[in-house]
Amino acid sequence: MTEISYNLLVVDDDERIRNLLSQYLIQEGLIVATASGADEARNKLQFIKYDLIILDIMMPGDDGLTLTKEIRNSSDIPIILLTAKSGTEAKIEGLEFGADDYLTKPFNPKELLLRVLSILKRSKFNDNIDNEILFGDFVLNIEKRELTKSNERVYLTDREMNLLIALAKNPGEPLNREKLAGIDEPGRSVDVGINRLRRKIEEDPRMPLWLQTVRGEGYILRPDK
Amino acid sequence: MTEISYNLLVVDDDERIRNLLSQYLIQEGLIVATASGADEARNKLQFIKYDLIILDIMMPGDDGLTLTKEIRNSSDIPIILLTAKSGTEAKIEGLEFGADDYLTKPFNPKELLLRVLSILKRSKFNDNIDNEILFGDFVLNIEKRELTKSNERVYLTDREMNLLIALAKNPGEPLNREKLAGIDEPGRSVDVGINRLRRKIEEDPRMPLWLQTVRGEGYILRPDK
DNA sequence: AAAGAAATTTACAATTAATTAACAAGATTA
DNA sequence: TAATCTTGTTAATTAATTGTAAATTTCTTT
Repeated sequence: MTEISYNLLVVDDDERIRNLLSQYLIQEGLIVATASGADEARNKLQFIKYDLIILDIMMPGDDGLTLTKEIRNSSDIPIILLTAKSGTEAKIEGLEFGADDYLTKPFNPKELLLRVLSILKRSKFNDNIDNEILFGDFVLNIEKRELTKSNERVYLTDREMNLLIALAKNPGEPLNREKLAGIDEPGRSVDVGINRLRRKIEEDPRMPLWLQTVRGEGYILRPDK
Repeated sequence: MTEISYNLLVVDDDERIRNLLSQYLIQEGLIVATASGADEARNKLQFIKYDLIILDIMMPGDDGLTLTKEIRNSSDIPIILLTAKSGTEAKIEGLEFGADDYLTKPFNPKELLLRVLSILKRSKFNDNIDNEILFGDFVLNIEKRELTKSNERVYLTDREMNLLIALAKNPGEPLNREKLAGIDEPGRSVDVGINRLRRKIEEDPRMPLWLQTVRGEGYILRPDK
């Protein structure tokens, strides 16, 4: 089963830009459809649900903002706006209308790609509403209380799972021992629990990559990097 | 799904949708033929045996439902219907006519792909075997309630067979004692049953390879590995 | 570098859960 | 009917989990 590809719609009245973008994005493995204006875009949107829309603000006919607003009324497909020349108010307006990001022309296609990928990744998270947190090769499904590493299930005891879930619910936030234990105990039981958990998820528990110590505070899960 | 490629037929009067779908599905490694209407579809069906048909309900001429019914009369090729805008009765009608799934426009091609793959996988299973589950040298035929090891029959008592079948119907999923016993009993009868079953199927019942314990949960059958 | 604070780790004990042997009550079969 | 088989119960045994205490290590501050 091949990796599932994303479906993009590029809306721009300038044919050269349409071609350039779609060529570039397709080369990166994305599936790209194009529309030369708001009407054509609406038409396509009727039939296909895209994963992301790249939209030029300045277009003859209905402009990009109108379309953004319109799309936002009925869905939360991520939208990236292309704005001509800086113009701060335009950007801000765009984001107010519900766009997810913007880019000013002229822009570097590589930068566009980066933003596209970043947004897609984020929305993929939000898609999986059954609450999954990823770190490294690990996937923690909070709903099912299930941790897998490269699709193999990693067995955690109840205590270990509770600790990991507490941390995963506040990724990147340090949690103190009280919050981790549920109650404020004097003992070191949380530390011992963390220790046992680290042995199961860290390559080198001495240099933890994911489950780090915040001295004087508690512990933190770093899903990124 | 690289080994065998599947053969799909997309039937839709709208050329853009045909192209979009086939583009997407082809990229995912499937073989796609298209037809613009019922007549063309019938024609192609005469000569080629497809693994799955994607069919737009709303078409000029004979509509999708008519064609669905017609196809169902002579075969059980899986059919996915595309329905314009929700319309619950249409969906239900479609499924009544023998379709396997439906999708409302606008739809996400990714979602379509997922359903396609899921149906193909299912139908492949059903084709191949009438409900057999393999683990190690064992073959469990659920239909016939028969377990064999390297083609030699292994005798199981009723209870043991019930336990094994319950587990085998949810391979890789832990089942709790209630689900295994049928009722929620206080006793240890399930554990004893598992114990006796293990003696018949495990090399070393102390280190079970297939029928493992999930502490605090129940038991799990791991057909893989 | 030394002292003090904080975190890690080990060993052990208490607790909880699963395994298994022995037995007995029903079913089934010869 | 007696012998055998199946199945659940009980209780002893074994195993896994979790917290505590203490020893050890790491980090921070002076």
